[in-house]
Amino acid sequence: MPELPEVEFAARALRRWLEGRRVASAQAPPSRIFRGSEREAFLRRLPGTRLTWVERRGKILLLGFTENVGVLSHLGMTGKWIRVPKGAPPPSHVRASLELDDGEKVVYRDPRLFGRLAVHPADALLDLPEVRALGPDPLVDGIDPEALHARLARSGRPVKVAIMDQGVIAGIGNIQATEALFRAGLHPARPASSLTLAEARRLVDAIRASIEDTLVAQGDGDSIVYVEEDRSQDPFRIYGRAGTPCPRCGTPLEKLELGGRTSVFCPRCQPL
DNA sequence: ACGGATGTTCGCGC
DNA sequence: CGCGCGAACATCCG
Repeated sequence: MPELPEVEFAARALRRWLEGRRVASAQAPPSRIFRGSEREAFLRRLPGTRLTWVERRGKILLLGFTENVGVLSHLGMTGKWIRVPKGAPPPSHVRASLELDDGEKVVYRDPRLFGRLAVHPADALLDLPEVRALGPDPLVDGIDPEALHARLARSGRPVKVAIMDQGVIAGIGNIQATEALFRAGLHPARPASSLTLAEARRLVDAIRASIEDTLVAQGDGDSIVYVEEDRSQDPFRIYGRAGTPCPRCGTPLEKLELGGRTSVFCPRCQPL
């Protein structure tokens, strides 16, 4: 389920769950989330360590443990970190788990196996090529409207495709792109290079607002989340609502496909 | 039963 | 090099 807000949510949860505890043991059946010998590294290196820090860059989670052990976690499409209290039944599709010294478990569930876990030296995590390749993170770095405008000016791609490029802005996926473009009043198929500086400013503000609203909707505790529990109360204004009335003007929302992803938009509020 | 889904990567062709 | 397209991955949900 992960775009930036959900990955941020996972980062905050992992801090709470792992802080101050020792990893007693690690388990992981062979699966695609590990490449090469990453699984063996995970099983060998994690036991005995303690979490020292958690960072997020875009959709990438970075966990620093003692003994300079670092874990990179990408949640793919269906990855999720879950706390399993002592004695509670584990969820299905668990691909990796850390048993803590108090008997609690923190597990990584990923039914579709699109996610990835990798082990690196903790002090090298932020310098990994895939992390360096990311554009600015809206929460960590903030988005500079003029820099975004300049970057978009170089691309003829649809603006929606451009802002989902992790090298342009880190962490924007189909939901946040759809929501932000609606808030900014920009048609998703507008050529990126056609945006004025004023429109880029509106887009930056809309991205921030959309992310903030999604974070708020997720709450702050271990409690759950509109997002998957109750579609009718999810925090999204137009995502997944093609055919229903635009919340601003009542015109039926339409959809089109861009870059292989469904894009919902209001033909009146987001004119081409 | 069928179609679509919050992501990434790779190969192919223009 | 930029860009678009389709496929692949494996499962769940309506």
